[in-house]
Amino acid sequence: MRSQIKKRSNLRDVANRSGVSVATVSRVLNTPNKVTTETRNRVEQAIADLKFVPSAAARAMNRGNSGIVAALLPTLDNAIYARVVNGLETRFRNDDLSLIVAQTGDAPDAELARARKMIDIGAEALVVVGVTHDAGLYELIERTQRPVVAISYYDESSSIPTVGYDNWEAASVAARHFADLGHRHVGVLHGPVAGNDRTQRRLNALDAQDFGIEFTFFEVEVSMAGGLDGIDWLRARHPEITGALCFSDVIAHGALHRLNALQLRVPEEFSIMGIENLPGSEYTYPQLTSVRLNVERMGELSADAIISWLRTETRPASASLPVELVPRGSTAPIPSEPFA
Amino acid sequence: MRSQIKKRSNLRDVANRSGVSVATVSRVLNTPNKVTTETRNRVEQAIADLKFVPSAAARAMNRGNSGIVAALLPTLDNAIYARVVNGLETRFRNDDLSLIVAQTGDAPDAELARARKMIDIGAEALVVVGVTHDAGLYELIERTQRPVVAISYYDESSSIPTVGYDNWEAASVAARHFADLGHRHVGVLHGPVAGNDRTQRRLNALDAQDFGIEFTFFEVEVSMAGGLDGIDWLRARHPEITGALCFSDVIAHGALHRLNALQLRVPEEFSIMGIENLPGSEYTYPQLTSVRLNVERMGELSADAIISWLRTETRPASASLPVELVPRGSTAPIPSEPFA
DNA sequence: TCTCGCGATGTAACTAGTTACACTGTGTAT
DNA sequence: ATACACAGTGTAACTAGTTACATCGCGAGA
Repeated sequence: MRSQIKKRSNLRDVANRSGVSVATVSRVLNTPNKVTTETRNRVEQAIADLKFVPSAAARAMNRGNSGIVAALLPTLDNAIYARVVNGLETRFRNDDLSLIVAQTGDAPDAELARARKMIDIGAEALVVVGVTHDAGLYELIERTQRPVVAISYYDESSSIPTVGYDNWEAASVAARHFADLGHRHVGVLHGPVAGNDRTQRRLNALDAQDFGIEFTFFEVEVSMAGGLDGIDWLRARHPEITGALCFSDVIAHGALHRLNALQLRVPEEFSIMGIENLPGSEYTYPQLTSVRLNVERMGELSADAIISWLRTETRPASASLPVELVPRGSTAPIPSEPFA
Repeated sequence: MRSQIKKRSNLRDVANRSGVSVATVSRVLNTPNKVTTETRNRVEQAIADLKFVPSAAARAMNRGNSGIVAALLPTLDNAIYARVVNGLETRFRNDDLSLIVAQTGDAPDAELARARKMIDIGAEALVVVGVTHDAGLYELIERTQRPVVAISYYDESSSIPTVGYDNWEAASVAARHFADLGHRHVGVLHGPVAGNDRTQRRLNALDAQDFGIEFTFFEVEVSMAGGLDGIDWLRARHPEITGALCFSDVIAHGALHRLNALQLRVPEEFSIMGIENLPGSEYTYPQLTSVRLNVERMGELSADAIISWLRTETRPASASLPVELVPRGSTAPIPSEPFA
């Protein structure tokens, strides 16, 4: 009563069963027209009989490349990164590359661990967010010689190519909008600063330039709940404030909701603006003024950069994406009286 | 002037350079404590010198498994699937599995093509959405003997295990809510029916039961814009309608916006409700009544199903997730007068 | 009729790891 | 002093494909 240990059948099994050599089976798989119709049929029959499925690993080993690219993103539970993935995947598909995603939770050590894992899995290239990483990640990149591009951050001088928008400019555009509308006291609701170069750069832009505005900074969670808390904090501490600049549309959505719930009229009594311009921002009430960051385009461009790097073995140039003010209904000139 | 063709160094190169056998190098990599500290140091030095990175393909070939699971999703540009990915990835990470994502655009033929690719890449298991697929996909599954679970749809009798909520029940819960509030004429804004078993089942539930409500069905795009269009259509054709049931929160968000813009008071004059309960639905104005589908949990449970199937080689049971009414501010008893 | 060309096929050597098994040399128990 | 255990290491045979090169046979041209 020999046990029926079903070993996966391989190329040689197929060759035996159809009475041809392994080379011929391989040809049926890869260059069918180099094989007689008759032989091909026999082999295909054997393949079907044995439920033969070629081993991807063995094939990858011969080809020497896996066709896998990994994206290391802070989280997928955020529309912006989900859209990046969307852009990346769309582009990679055309070039027969597959996308593996991993979440880092914005923690450099977790990111490093995930990067190691991805390379271990056979990732040929990486996409990371921002240029602030664990030193180990830079070592890993250097050692393994893998193409890596950083997104969401444009920096010509970075050691790895960047594909992103100019965060300094994005914040400046927003600040200018408030200034143009006559606001003098504006709250800034931003996400965590630690380890987040995007946020840091935006804050620097506001600090370093003179917009004729006094900014009050408050760090919140990047979520609607964060926006809600932010508004409460600003109202309690700084009644002189006439508007809030949120570094993420998600925060702005939460803020908007809170203001609505407080019966504070937006934009008549208080202006709100986001950065990102998520699709949903067109459908909030009132519609959210924002700074458009073309995230899909960023995904596509970074995919292109990776693809060309892999194909030509030449490091691509950094690419900068334009940012653009999208004025909508949530911002208006400074009210005659600041909110009570 | 011999050209410097830099061949990637392999295990044997490292063995030569450090004067040990390949077995020892392999041990340094996998079971370092079985090697003398002295030898280990020598080998590690050689690894560093040669910038040796083990080939994932060769390793996978020996192990016989790739540790890769693929998810075939309609799109990632939708909060719901992004959250599924989030749940899946979180769970897979603990079991040293990596997640590849592919988009199908809800087209069965594209899905099949992507599935082929994923298996070609070495995916050990698949996650698909719903149970309506190209016949070729079922053949592929049968032939390759890969674990596959279908999500977003609970069906005990399906040929592949399902992990999802009961779509019939989800629609029924929503309908009952409208009935309880006294609504007699309700519009239903649903996504595409063709090839979408989730939508079909929800529609069937409304058709087959008597809620004392006359439903007016209208197919829209699953997007905020779709919700907007839906409201315009309903208002124009069916002024008797006192509320709209949207099969997706995204549609409901758009609908809500349109109603706000039209100055129609929600919920006093018109009730709106969604199905999904996205995080954002707590922050719309007014807050959106919805039916909670615990999507993260679905991601986690389907990941668990895949994991146990891979480990034990036993097909897991289908799992049903509870649906739950989340009454919020966008629904209220029928207005005395339907909207004018 | 001989040779050349070419299409179809086979042989065997690759790809780069892992690991069963064999071997060597200490240290400990008898 | 002998036997045994065991840690450390090496040899070589695996894993499952691809492919360069060799071979075979057949038809066409000389």
